[in-house]
Amino acid sequence: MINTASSSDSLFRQVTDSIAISILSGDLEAGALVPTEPDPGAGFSASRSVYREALKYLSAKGLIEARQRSGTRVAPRSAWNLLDPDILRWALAGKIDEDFVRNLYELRLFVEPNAARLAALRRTPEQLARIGAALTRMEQNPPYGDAIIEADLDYHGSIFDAAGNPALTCLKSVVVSTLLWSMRLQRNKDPSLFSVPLADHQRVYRAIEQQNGEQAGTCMATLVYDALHDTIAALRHERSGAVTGISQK
Amino acid sequence: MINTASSSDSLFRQVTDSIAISILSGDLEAGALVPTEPDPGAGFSASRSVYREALKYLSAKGLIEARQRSGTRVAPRSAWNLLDPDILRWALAGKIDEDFVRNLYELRLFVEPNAARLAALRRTPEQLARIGAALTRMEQNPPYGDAIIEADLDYHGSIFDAAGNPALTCLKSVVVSTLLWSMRLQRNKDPSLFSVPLADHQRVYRAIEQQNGEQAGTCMATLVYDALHDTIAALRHERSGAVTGISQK
DNA sequence: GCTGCAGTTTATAGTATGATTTTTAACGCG
DNA sequence: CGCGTTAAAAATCATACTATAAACTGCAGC
Repeated sequence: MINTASSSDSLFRQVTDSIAISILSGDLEAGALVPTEPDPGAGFSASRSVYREALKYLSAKGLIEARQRSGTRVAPRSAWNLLDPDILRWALAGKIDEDFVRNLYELRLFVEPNAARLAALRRTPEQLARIGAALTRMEQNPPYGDAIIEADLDYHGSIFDAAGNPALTCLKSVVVSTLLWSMRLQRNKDPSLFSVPLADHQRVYRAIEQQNGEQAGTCMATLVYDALHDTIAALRHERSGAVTGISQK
Repeated sequence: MINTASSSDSLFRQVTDSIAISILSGDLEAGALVPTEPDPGAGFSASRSVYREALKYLSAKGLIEARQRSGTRVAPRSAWNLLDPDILRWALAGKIDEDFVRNLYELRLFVEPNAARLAALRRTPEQLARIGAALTRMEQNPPYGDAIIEADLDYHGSIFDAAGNPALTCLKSVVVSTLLWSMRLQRNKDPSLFSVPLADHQRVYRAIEQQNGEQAGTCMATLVYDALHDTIAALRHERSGAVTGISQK
């Protein structure tokens, strides 16, 4: 398994990540007891303080529940806050669950077109400029590279911001996780294929520029739809045994 | 201010709630330093253990950020996970922010019609029965009472579940918070006025029963829209000085 | 003998306290 | 201006003690 917890991280982070990934990956099933004290055979050794703080952190995410006398147990999946940035990071660190990815894209499909629509109606010139700048960086950098990822995140994030609804903006994390993961899968793809998603992004931008809400919504729906299909295709391609830049251990 | 932290709660919970509400209410502004050790003048006295665990819990919600040497500070609003159940509880415990409530309803308007649509298409007979049972309880209990709130929550929650998308279901907390709060405002309303929202709920149920996705979506949009208007009206009514069952201190 | 309630035990989370280490912003020196 | 020093604050460690509630025990009653 990929160990997200590098030794350069704080001990707290190592412990938190380690337990969280065990839960998210299914190694620790719902209802399973989480040891009272740091387990010597768990790949880390920490004092009770950091261990307890890690458990509090995880309980804040809904992953575990502590009850006196009974012990601390892994909470049922329904209690997990799947939209939390950390949870998404942990979920995507482990083995890939195609259904979950579909669920995330389905949610994006409900939310992002509306965000784009509102952005078209409510944007300030400055907000439009930020979206445009991100788009430019997407156009001028090598496809499927790190700079593109950053620009793409900035693009979608700016649209959320322009929509002017802070509660909506919290769903940015869903976009971040699907995007990071999708790009990781497509790293070695034929660069010329990037023209399709790029055109999608350009269309949305133009609609927001022209303050055409309905158009922005429709184009964003297409964008997300295309992204889902590309991601699923890349996932199946990888599963068929193709070589990627990522160890599949 | 309303003190949510009852003395019957654990010390950890009292401390956590107290600091969180200070942040959510704006008493502690973004960037403000959070004391290193439990502040004797903060309404509670706890050991460093519980205090530190409380801070970890809050940092998991994105409310605060700790950096060595610089201190622990209130994070910018953009980092707060506004969709987290705890955060919503804390937010609604304090003074009411009409804009924020609008934002939450706007999000519901994007999400719940789609949830209803999927529920209509994907529901099992058992899931339909749960929605129906909740609706029945809404019909047979006194309007704007506690039993109705519970039934209403169950109704919306069951629809989320029937939609079959766990990531979507995490937004249940948004429905819970808006609903709790809306009902609190309307507690003393004329019972006959409840017929309108009730009819909305019945229409959505019928569409889900008939597996008519588009119809379910449309009706749910109407339901949320009506709920928003009722809530805003009740809010303005209360602000105009009308008596409610709740102390406005 | 079985049942059910009351009191006791005990495992586990929760709370308290003091000390030490690590990080890093800020300061001062050459 | 760069480089080493200092110190403030978080992070970590270690060890107590307390509170809670589930499980057990035993006696009274049927």
